[in-house]
Amino acid sequence: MDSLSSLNPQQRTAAEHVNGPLLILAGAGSGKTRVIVQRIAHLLAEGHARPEELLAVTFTNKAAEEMRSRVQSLVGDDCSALWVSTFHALCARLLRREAPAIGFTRDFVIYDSADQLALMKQVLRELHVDDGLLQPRAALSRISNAKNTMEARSSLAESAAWSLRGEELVKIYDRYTAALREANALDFDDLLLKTVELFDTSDAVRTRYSSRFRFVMVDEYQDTNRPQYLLIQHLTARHRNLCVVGDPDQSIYKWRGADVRNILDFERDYPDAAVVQLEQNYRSTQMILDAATAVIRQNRHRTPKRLWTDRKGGARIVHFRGADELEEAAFITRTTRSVVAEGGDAVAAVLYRTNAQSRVIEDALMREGVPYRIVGGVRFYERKEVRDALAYLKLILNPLDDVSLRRIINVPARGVGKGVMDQLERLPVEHDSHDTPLLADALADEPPATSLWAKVGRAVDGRLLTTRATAALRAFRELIESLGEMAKRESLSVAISRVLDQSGYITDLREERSEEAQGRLDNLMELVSAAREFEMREPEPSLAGFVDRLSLLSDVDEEAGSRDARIWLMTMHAAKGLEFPLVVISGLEEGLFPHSRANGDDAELDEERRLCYVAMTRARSRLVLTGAARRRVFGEYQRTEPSRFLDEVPSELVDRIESPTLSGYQRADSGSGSRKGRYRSEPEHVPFSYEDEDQSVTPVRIGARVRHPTFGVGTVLSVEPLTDDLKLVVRFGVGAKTLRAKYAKLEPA
DNA sequence: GCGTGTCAGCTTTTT
DNA sequence: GCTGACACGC
Repeated sequence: MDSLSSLNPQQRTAAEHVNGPLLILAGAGSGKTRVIVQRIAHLLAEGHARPEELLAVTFTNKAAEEMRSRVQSLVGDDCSALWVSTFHALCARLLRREAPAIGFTRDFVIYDSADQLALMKQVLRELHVDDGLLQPRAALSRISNAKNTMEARSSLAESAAWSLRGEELVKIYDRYTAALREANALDFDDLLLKTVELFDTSDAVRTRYSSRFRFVMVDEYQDTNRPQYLLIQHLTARHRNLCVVGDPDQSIYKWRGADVRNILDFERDYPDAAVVQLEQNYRSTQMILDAATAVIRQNRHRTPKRLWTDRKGGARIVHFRGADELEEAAFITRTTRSVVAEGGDAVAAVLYRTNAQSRVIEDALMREGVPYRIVGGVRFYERKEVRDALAYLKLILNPLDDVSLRRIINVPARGVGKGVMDQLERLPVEHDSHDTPLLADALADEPPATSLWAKVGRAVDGRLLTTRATAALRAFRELIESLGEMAKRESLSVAISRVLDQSGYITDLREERSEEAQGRLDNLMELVSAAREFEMREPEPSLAGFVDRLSLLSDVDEEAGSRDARIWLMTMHAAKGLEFPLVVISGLEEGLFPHSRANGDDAELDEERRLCYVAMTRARSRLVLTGAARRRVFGEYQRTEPSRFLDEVPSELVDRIESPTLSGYQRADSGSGSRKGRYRSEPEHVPFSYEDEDQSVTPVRIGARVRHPTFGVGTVLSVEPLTDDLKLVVRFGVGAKTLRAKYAKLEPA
């Protein structure tokens, strides 16, 4: 069904392009994925390249998998030799082969953001930087920014807006970098930087890969950063068959170092480039496209483009403003539910600016029994127990990994507490390790003596600590060594089970006999299942490969909720590249969207607006914008003003609905008078009740029978006074629940 | 050394 | 409203 003849002339030109650089400027919904897939298929079918000579780069694993499967279904042949990968996974793969060329061993570990944070905390502690003065997160963000933009390390010294002296920051940077090296670890940013360094330093490597990849394609090119740009330059140096696809209006990752100039200057980089503009939108109605266009038009510094659709007319945009976020959530529930009621396989998306917004919406959907799926922000792999398990695996693979060692040396408790750790750290560094270059150290049989692992060894062999501490450390060393041996013999999933078992982790949780512990056990079982799945899918499953995969899993690669749910929740960032018949964009309030962090910064406001454009153009037929007149932030209610983006949508395209519970002064059209358009009450729905800030809490006694909207009728087991509220434990049919009297919406039963 | 409880700080967006 | 850091008691 899908074939070249199904493409429009521009799409076809792009798909049939073979040699030389190609820039595809693809407006929202213009079918760019189809074009890339068709082009790959075309190159293969016409014999221009074998699968292993093609490289396609995306930003998420999900996008990569989808691309591979679409090529697969088009070509029919086995496409496993195709390189379809994220930037980071590509770099990890290259470095696993070539790491020694830049002074790392092949068994380096990847530090994800949690590892980075742990390492930075350690660094700040070592340098005696008061973390009140410089939060570890802030330091990391500054360093990451420097790496992503490849600014010189010395430029950190000139950070004027910094609460700490610039030279301090340089010191922190240096120590952090050194600590990564000593741990034989690379952080996310390093994966890119070190790969660029690899290509810069090794002619052999550069020749090998730039010869190999005859054709390279990069999706979402407007969101590439400097190291990614350089990496692509290296990879395409030989054949120059680079095809990039993107849309400057959809650049939304500047905060991560993305530089839209990469796409804007493509024709300067490649004067001989063919340029194709995809301007027909196949996705949205005219109504939606008009609204989105009107918003993005407000941005300064942009090249206007003519995006058009033949889906004339369409339903008007709906804007609902509730009294608070609970009303907003209730409205969203009713609206999206209609999609479920229609049957078929249509999906509605609920988009928000910040992950924190999902909670209220989830609650509302759950209360109504509407199944939903949440994309990103799920953090299965950030759960404590999963991270602990991962830390064991990382340590087995690379004993130099201090962050992982620190994490699990006393989990479960085995008598190595703070006291022992302090003494261990204070062990003098062995003599020769000081001036030996890291390369030699890392390649030597013995790990560098600076690592905690080495110190454990030294403390045990030399009996440098108390008998008790020595015994505990010896047991730990033997455990890790034997697990390491075992992991070499056993399959991946068996190895993980054994690690959990022999470390005492499972036993410890089992003995707890709490619901929480059971949940953790379930999560660990899920990790083992993930390993089993990995074994079946990968041609050569290895522990290192599995750990890499987990480290490089992006947020949007993770999902939770019912698999077949037809309501999807995600951030607007996560929605990039997707489309839905119905899209709800929530939280259209000043300070939330556009986010307050962008306030007063025109460039950042432009980026928020592009994000709004991305979100709006996800909609095929219906677009609903929602907000609330007040919203709880950190538990406190705050009044909000409607988002400026609402003003930017022509009022004749919008049906406005206001909650009947909004009081006069909260109404948007009574104040400045700037907001036009008629408001009407939402038809066919009952006004909501919600509690006021100053509402007193109804007294509840132990033994009272109460009714809860979700859990039904129950008995109050305990009452505990809090400031302004009561904490209740109530036994329902489904079990005991802890509730706050103020929010639980209990009625006497 | 370990487990529990309290309090503060926190939230953009993500590879 | 949740998480992590620290303080306290055993």
